[in-house]
Amino acid sequence: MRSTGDRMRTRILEAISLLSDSTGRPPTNREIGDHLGGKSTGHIDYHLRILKEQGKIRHESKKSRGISIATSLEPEMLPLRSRRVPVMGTIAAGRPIEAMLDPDDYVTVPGVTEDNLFALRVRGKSMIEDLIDDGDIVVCRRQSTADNGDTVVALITSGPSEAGEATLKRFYKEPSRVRLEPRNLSMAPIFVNPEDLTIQGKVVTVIREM
Amino acid sequence: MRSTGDRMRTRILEAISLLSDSTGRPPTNREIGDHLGGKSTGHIDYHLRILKEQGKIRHESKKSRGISIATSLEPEMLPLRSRRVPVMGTIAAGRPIEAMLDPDDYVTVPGVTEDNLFALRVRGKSMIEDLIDDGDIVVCRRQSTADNGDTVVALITSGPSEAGEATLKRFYKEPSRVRLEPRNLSMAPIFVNPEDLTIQGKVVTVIREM
DNA sequence: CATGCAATAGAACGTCTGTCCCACAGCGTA
DNA sequence: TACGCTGTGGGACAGACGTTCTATTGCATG
Repeated sequence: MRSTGDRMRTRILEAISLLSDSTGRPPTNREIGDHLGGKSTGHIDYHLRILKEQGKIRHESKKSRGISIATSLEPEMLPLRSRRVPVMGTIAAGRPIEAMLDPDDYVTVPGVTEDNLFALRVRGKSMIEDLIDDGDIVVCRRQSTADNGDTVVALITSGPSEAGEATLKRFYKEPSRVRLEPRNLSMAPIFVNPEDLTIQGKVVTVIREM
Repeated sequence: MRSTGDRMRTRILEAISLLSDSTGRPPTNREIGDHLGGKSTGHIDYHLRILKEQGKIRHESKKSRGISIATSLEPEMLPLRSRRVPVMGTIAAGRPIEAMLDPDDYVTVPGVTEDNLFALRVRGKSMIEDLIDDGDIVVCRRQSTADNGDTVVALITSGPSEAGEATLKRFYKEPSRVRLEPRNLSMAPIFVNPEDLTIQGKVVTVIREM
């Protein structure tokens, strides 16, 4: 039978893990209590004592933040084919890529062995119907051509309004022009001459942190 | 020219790193001073202030053990900030998690340092309005409680039809019951007693390979 | 019903911790 | 010499922190 105290102790373990990860140091009794909705420090101390007896945590007496979760034996994870990829900046419909030369972050992309990848943080909702939201990160393979229906990062090199700008769009080749189509009902496709267009890459992965 | 203060600050940085690793938490000013041969707390505080101005450390004011070495932006450091996570199976509205004990794949999740993560491949379109599609991978933090509006992996332990099944839903606490809400106009929310429900985790990242 | 135990809140207390202040020494410079 | 800056020690102090104690509630069980 799982008692209410066991449930509380599970929540305390989760709080220790969460707070340790987010702050870089173990939490105090008060921080745990606050996180759990205003529990008293004595209450937390009571459960920490039991958790220590159960061997679930290490607890250094009288030291501030002297708790840590006992390391469980976890099977060594196998190496995985993955590549870290620079996040080169942000992209939006009708906006240039910013800071293209100075990656400000990296994401690790699973299951790829390719070197020619880069990532962009998406601004705006122009691709919302393809389930790409504002703030998402799109990982792209660097390539200069695209197939119909690919989601691409396209640089428009000349033209009436969008010159010099990079956009995230669906790519469709038409007989004498290229249609770049946003995926948002309130936005219209744009048409460009093939020679005014440089494909920079194609989206292969979407990552969203919630 | 490298001043004596710079040397002392280097020793302090090394002490922070060493003591953090050996104890699992950042040291106090006194612990640093003792480790360096009995320096005074004011002395350590003086150098910590300079190190913070130099951007070498983060320093959370007035918090005990509120120091941590600033994560360098060098690419070599960044793999430390990602975790490989087992994909435990698939999940769908009204279907149990399959192969929960036998991870069949791993994904590498950027920007997390937490151990208690797992991942599931989503089947079905029940969360399509939250931009979670069929085939996406959701990375979840293992936790037994949830806040209103969280997207959770919920196991329904008893009830008329969904018994023993795990679903991916939005979580809402109501006065005497819990509402688990899909994000698909064609699907209705389900209501369960809190005691019939086990929260398994909360979605923190969504990954889609195209 | 009485007893006992688990779970919880609240407060008190002593120690730990970060910060601040003062003093002083060494060193380069106006 | 006098001044200013850096590096160092020592101490005071307020607030943070862990621990302990008391009290209460609810729920088993005899």
